[in-house]
Amino acid sequence: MQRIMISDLSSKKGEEVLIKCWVDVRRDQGKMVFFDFRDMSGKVQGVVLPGSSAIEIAKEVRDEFVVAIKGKVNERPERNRQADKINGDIELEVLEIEIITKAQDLPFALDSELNLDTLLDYRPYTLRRAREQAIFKVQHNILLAFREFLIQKGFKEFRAPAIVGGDAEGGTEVFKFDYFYGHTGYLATSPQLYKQMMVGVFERVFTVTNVFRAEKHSTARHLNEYTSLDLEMGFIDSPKDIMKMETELLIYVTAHLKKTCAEEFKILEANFPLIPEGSEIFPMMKLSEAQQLITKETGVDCTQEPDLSPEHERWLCEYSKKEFNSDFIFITNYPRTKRPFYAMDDEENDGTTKCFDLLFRGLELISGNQREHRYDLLVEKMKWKGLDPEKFSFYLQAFKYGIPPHGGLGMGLERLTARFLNLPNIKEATLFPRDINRIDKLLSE
RNA sequence: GCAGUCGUAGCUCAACUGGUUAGAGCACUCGCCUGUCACGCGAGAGGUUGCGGGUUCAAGUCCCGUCGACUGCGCCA
Repeated sequence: MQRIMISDLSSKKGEEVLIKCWVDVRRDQGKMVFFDFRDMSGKVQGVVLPGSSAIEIAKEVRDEFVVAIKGKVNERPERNRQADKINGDIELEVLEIEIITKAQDLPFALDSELNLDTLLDYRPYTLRRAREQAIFKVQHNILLAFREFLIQKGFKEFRAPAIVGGDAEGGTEVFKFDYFYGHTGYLATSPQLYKQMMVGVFERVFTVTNVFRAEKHSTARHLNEYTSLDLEMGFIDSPKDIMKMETELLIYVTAHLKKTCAEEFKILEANFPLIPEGSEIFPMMKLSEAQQLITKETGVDCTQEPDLSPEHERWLCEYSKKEFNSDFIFITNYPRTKRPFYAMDDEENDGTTKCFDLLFRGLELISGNQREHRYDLLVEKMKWKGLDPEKFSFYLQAFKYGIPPHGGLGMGLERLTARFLNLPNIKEATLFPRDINRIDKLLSE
């Protein structure tokens, strides 16, 4: 007999079937035993009726056992139907149980309230929770929509290296290691330089890649290893071309999630983001304008700061929500002192670069800019930043041999997931998160 | 790295100003249960209160150190 999926059972009323699944819950009534069975497609109630030959094995089975069930699909007795549940009108009358894999005593029930630490220490088990499944189904769909949209726009996906010969940004701590003869190896903090080189090949490129930051931190919004969603496009006229592309992308992702993940958003009690009707580009303001606004409205003078504090980022998002009905807001024109060497200077706005951050529900989600594509100016900017152009000679070839005006952005997949779902800690949106204290460790016996 | 809060059973939490044998729910073991759906009922087992030191007649509770967690900050995505 061939295995069928639990979600297909409702079309098999009266038939004898085989399912293979996990035991979600067992409810032992003495002479009869109820189960909830779970597979990738859904759940269904099973019942072992009094006198059934399966009763003995049913008593032995525990939660999370992997089993094969031969049974008959019955309509539930009228008074026991559960209209609000999927498969609430049917049940599987269990005729035979085969235990495929036993589970040891469980540390806790899957639907227990858990501390974050416990949730992460028992990750292979806790990822089976309905809540965790919902989070990562949403993440799967974000990635799917990200790729789908960009491919439609002519972007090509490329694989960026994780092992690199130097640090791209100079702004963050880097993991170093010895292995290569005569060279220090580094784990990439960003695919930045590689996607710029790839603009010279395909004009429009994107990548989904793991990046590594050796900051000694453990916060609700940082990881030592995260997934960077990067895109880069050639022949742009201004950073606005990228901001428009990003706006369209996030609208596309949101629409895709509405279609595919409504149930998951409900489980997580999350709302879809507010997006102003018909927007071609999300609300935007220059950093200096934002700072003047904050200073005027809150009385705290932040106009001399080179950047926004997390508190002010949250304030601006509240403002954007009230004022523009938007959960997204672009902040542009950060000073060149705070931006990496490859960001193009904005001659019309003294001391700033053609860059932008996108804030989403209180958090910096994206950083992007138009790049300096003119070889001489790029080398000059490196020197100004205290970097040695010699060390970037590999990368600089792309600029020596002709590259169009271009720009792009990077966004953190885990941050995006966490903000979509209002998860307080980014680690909840990460399958196997790393921070200064956490790498998948052996649990002490 | 800094600051604040916290660390009690496998999990989630109690234990008033220091005061008898550190409790509960869930999970676990045994028994009962023919319509449950977080099934229910009864009994049982389960603890060096993170670790080390100190104060005290007496420490889960106060002090010092250490390890770990969470939140915030710095840095960033």
